[in-house]
Amino acid sequence: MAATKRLTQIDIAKLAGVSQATVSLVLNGAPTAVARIPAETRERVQKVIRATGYVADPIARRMAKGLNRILGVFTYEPAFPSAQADFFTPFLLGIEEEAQQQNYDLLLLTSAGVGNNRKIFSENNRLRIADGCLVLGREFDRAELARLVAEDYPFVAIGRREDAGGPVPYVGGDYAAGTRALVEKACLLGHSRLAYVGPQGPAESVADRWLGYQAALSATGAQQALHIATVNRPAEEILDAILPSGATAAFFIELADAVRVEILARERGVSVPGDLSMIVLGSHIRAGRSAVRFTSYEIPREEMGRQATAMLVTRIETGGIGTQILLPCEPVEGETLGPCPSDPAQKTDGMT
Amino acid sequence: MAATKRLTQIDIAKLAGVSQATVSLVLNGAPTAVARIPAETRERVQKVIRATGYVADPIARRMAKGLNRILGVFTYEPAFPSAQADFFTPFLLGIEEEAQQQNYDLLLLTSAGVGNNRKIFSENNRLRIADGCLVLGREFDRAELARLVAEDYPFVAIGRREDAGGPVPYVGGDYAAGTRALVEKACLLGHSRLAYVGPQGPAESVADRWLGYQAALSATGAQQALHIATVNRPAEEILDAILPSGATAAFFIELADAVRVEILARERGVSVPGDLSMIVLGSHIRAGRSAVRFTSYEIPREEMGRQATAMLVTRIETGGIGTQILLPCEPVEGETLGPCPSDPAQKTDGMT
DNA sequence: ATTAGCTGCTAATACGTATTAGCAGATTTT
DNA sequence: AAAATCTGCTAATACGTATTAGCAGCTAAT
Repeated sequence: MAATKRLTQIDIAKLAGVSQATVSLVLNGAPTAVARIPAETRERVQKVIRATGYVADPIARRMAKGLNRILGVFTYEPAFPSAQADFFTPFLLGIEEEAQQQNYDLLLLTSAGVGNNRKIFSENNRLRIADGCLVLGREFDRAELARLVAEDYPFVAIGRREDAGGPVPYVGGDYAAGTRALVEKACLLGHSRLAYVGPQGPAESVADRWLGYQAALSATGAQQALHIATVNRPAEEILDAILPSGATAAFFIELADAVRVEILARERGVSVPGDLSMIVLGSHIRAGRSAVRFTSYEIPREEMGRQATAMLVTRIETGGIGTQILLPCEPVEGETLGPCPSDPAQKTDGMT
Repeated sequence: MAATKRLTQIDIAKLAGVSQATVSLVLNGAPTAVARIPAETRERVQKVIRATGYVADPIARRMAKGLNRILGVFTYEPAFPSAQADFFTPFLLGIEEEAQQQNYDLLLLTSAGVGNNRKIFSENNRLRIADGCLVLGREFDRAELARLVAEDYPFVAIGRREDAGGPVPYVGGDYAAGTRALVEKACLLGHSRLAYVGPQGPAESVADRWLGYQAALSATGAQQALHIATVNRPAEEILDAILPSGATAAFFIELADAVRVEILARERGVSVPGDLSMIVLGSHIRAGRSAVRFTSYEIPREEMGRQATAMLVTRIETGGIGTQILLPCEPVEGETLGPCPSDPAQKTDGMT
């Protein structure tokens, strides 16, 4: 009821018979300054503080000092609402863990906008409440990124990002290398005609996979038999395109596509990986409803969150500029990549 | 590089040829005050703001106004680290959803302490950064709760809490009623000798289950054949106690216990629910590794998060005192509750 | 005996915004 | 014509802390 007015250093000062400045010094003064306050006075102040349970107002503190041990977390897509939860949760896990270690709190910038049109620099930009910010999402707004870079605001992106008027500090997964390794593995198993199911969009995560794929193609001499440059097509359409193309191994950007195609293949008596190998470019937490463990690679999401957080803290505390880190994506064996059915070196049954 | 000094209203004012106060008024002035600034001047100021991309510093704003549209989230156990993630995530989902709707950001008070000894009122209490706070966890520190109540700090607990020097505002699940309903259902199926596996600890969530259980006992006239007042005992020990006790239905506080006991029962050829019915007092997200769907009740965690957040916002914005809400826990049919094997009204095979 | 240096503090100010009181000039009312 | 009201703004201040400059009284050095 009686909304007790919040205690301030002035209250403490009065009770201890000193000035507000002295209270502040007792609490956080530079060693040299504190040394000039006799132990007896310090004790007196401390005693009042303990007795009243006073704690400094972090807002005022930030106001005066400019820092407040808060890390912002901005997501370009809403973080929790179910559908996205699987995507973001692992990152948050890593972020939270590291933040806790480093004694920072986390500010989830959720109010930025309800729809999918989230903007960092919205009408009332809350970013500045934090000492720095982690930015995550599938697609970034390049202009906003450029502005963050230009303003020298301490932030770290999760996921590789192209320069935006300057290098963008990030911790990403090395999708290119991960993809390349899988393609090469397929080639070693005799596959030489490949299908790629997924877009070539502007998002770095998508582009990197495509680049890794292309690099592997030219390194191994394999050829691309088919490219379905989009996502979420009906399974029939995809499978009906793959089979006649002569491709014996198909690489999927989207797990969901792979799941549907695999089910359809099984229904049609097409053996996976006997007749067709299927590879998914990146791991997902919940493997959908599919029981099949797809061959893919591990995206070290927790570790990305951890390292990005650590980098951000470094940026904040040292005023550094941040670096660019790509974490390796270890291959996941899975059960959907097998030898090429028509490869002379490996074939066991005849063909025309 | 050139760490551009942050823009302030003074900068804007200079550029627009007005005073800082005018800038502030243009931005958030009371309608009556704004009315006294001619459209032409307002336009001029707005133009400078747009051109420079100025945004008000939320910290200073909070300093001046006392509010900042941030909700704190304090958890007595670390929220994310894997083991706990399943417990907290659904709450956070609801909280985040509602916070977003109400245009609040979320401050996860993660820095409060690394171990399990988290304290709200730690050395540097960050609570005050937020306008108010949601508190969750299995076990609360009663003294801290009392202090929050005494200070009239705007908070809402998730989960029912006993008075702590005054009523504690909360949104909880009605575990007592949920438990009672399950017990009564078991009694209707002929069970009259029951086992209760779980502690009677001080935590409200545990106490409520016990109360609901007791209430059902006296209402139905069933008797308690066994009480294992602890948790996490070896499955052998639990099962070896249940079977000889004559209990035909066992109620578990902990899903984990139930899972292990069910597996052991199956190994031993004890049919569930043919020979023994098993009921779990509360739902869990991930049903462990068990394939069995236990009979239990649904804990509406998301809804609890949502309503607690809404209540907190109301408290903050109206200065209200908060209320106490118990949400119903709907029964989950499951497949582990069957008729009592020895019930005369239902028995199909003979007994001594 | 004057200066220099130390001790134990405090006054003053900065931080960036919101808000209230109020000023000077113009306009309307009586 | 004097008083009242309105218009368009600004000065001043509060918010709670951190920090710097510096004051008064004392001791030690020259």
